[in-house]
Amino acid sequence: MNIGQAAERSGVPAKTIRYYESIGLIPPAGRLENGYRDYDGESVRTLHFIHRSRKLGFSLSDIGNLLTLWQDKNRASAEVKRLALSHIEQLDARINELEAIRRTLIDLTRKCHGDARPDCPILDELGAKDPQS
Amino acid sequence: MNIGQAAERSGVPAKTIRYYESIGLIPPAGRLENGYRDYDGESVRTLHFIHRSRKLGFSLSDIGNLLTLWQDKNRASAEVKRLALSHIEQLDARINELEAIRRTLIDLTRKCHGDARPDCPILDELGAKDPQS
DNA sequence: ATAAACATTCCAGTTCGATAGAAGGTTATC
DNA sequence: GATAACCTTCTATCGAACTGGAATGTTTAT
Repeated sequence: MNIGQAAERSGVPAKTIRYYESIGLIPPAGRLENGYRDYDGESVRTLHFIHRSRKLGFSLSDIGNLLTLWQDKNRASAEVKRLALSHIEQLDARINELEAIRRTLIDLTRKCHGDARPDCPILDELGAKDPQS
Repeated sequence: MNIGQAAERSGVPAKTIRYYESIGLIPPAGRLENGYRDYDGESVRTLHFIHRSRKLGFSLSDIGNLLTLWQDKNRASAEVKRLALSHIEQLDARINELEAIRRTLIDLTRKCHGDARPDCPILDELGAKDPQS
């Protein structure tokens, strides 16, 4: 199967597949006589694995590790779980950050009457010398 | 006051202050006889405003708008509130995305026994042809 | 006097993950 | 036989917001 079909079946665009090959995330594809890359079910599964992992926010570097584990029949599932848990920790940290920001903004907007008058607690606090938070 | 002091007082690194000037976010600073940039309390307040706004996740482009409003004594506070609310909406969207990812990962890790054995539902689902979610 | 700690400009590089486009060869369809 | 839709490689660019470093000038402290 050529790269276009592999792209369609895996959800990873052809350009991106070539890119993944170029950075060594996936091994170089075999070639047909015409020089076209050739893919099989296994490689599509790998691409699909990458696609799913990207959607879950794993970095390409994380995914490199996951792929190694995926292909290692002697892996310890503990290692995979460790990676996933560490990813969850990072997610939690990021979510907490965003929520703190959100709370501050909600607080500010609640204080702002939001009409034609110029006075605005949002700007006041952004510009304050020693603002809360 | 020179750029180093302005940096210290505002929380914005000197390099970044020059960068902000170069992209037109702030007006060109006045110069002393030796060619050094010269800052006063007002410019430090502006830098501080930018610093605070960045911490709240506003983009430099958002901040350009906020600065204009900040300096416009005839602004309508409604406009500021609108910007802030729209930012909150984006935050909410991002938080929801991250939480959905988090839920999926939590779910997966719960299923993984995480020991020395190789079988691992996390990898299984990442690699599945038609995975849940 | 000399060294450190500032300041200046300008250009290049970083991060991350692609994506665009040019120039060309191949295959499938009308 | 044309032409569209593929494929190839290569280089460059994006976006966002900086950051680093070189080469050079100035101020401060000892």
